Amino acid sequence: MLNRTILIGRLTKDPELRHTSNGTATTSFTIAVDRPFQTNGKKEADFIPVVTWRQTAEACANYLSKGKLVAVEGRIQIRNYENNEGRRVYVTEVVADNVRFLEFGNREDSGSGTGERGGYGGRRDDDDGLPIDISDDDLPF
Amino acid sequence: MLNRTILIGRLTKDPELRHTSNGTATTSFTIAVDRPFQTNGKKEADFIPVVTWRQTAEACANYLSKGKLVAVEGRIQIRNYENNEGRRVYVTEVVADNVRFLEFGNREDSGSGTGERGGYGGRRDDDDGLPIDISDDDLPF
Amino acid sequence: MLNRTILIGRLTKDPELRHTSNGTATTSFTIAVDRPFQTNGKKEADFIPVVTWRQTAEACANYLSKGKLVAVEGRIQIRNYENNEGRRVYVTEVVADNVRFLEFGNREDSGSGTGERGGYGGRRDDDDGLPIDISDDDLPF
Amino acid sequence: MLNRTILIGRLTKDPELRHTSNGTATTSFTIAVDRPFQTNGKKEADFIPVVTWRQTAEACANYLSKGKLVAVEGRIQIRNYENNEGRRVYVTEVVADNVRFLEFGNREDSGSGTGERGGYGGRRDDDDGLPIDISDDDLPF
DNA sequence: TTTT
DNA sequence: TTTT
Repeated sequence: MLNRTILIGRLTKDPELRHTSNGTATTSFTIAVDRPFQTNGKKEADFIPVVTWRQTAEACANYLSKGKLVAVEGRIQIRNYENNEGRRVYVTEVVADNVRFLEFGNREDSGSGTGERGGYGGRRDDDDGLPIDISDDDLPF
Repeated sequence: MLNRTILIGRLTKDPELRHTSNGTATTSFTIAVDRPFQTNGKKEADFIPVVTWRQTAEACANYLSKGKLVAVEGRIQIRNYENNEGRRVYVTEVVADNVRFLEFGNREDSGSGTGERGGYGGRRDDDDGLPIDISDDDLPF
Repeated sequence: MLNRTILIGRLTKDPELRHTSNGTATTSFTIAVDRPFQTNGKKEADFIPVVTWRQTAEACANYLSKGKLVAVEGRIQIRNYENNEGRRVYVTEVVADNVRFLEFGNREDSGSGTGERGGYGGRRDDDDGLPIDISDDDLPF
Repeated sequence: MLNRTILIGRLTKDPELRHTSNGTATTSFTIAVDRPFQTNGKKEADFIPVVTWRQTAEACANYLSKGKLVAVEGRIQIRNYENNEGRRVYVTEVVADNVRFLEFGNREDSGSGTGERGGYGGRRDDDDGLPIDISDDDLPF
């Protein structure tokens, strides 16, 4: 009924832009979120997968890179698929509808970002339909 | 750096109260959170695992049961452990520091709940140390 | 850059549905949110004004009433207007884009609600334009 | 029952550290949070007052200054007091229990901050009690 | 100036 | 009555 997550962390790698079979842009990345306490005297982090769609996906692909600090707003989603051993695998990720870029190369743009309201990565037929590499359905990214 | 999740959903089963080897209470349950859109014309939900500690754990064990509606506030945590096939398994769950009970058997108590601030499930030696069944460390619950 | 509030509380009165001069529906109400601690041994609450727009406004007007428990998701907004003494008055309220109804008369509908993504109460010309009582601009509701 | 706000914005001025009559540190500042849309073609912001207590207050006073970008996590609180004309004035502010510093002069410290769980600015007698300028009770800061 |  |  209500599912809201807000995270601030750093990208562990450059983001990956892909397109579904009907051309919808989607970008995935993982952010490292430091825990607010230490465990056995050492700092730890959670490495949380984030998925974005459409304009947000394109902005992330264009402006983010490994190590950048971002704020992410979205919902927790659990996908499942069958892996190559025939086993059902569950993947938890944050589907972001709002990503704020908290660091830029140059100070001028500092604090900018791209928010997309209304998108949950659902089916909307506003794509140009170029056949690409992956299906629009529940696949592992 | 910041990791905050708020969920409202219904328990899929009765909660399970356990104790760590040094006696700390912990309760786990899964909540079904309906998605705000339909996929291929059918309603879907995410089934999100929640972990609570100490007084919150005890209150959840005492007052919650299958089907009850709750609000949960916490952070996303990703644990990993080696399974019996020697494979590393990653588990994503919401470690809740605040759980609100949105339904009761009788209307008088409606809207009550138990919030615990300051607890992240970390090591605090305020337990009575009764040796029980599970370790305090990163095990699968 | 990011402005997100989630509240759970009870309506202090029946909600009020109004329409802007171009016919946009808007509903306002105040929710009492109990504080998680006592002050000088007595329970206190914050009485937080909430504003909704369009379908969310209509659903709130139709289904909510004094005393009902709701979850509200939105952003903090500070309006200002000149009062009848010529003084500038600042009003802080939560502009909600998602309201969940946590109580109903009958159990069947329990947990239902109406979420509106994409609406910030901004100017969108999808209204039927019936001239009513209030202006679409920054007025005191 | 649940009252959670997360904001990212920039300080409009240097923060102000004060102490209550029993010595508790408290720091107040306002952050400008850009709205995610334009009104009549111009960017606007909400200027949201933030209050912090104890260690968080001291860290904010030490590390923040006008223009700095911060993430703030807390709850909405509405105070009231009688002004010098004998009129009751209501003040809405975010009482923060977690403030993250998103900008530093030098990169080394980037992303640091100070989170305080468990503090709601309530009465706790862990202060050294130096009599200072302001009362611990509901006064205008 | 409020809810349960 | 404000930030970048």
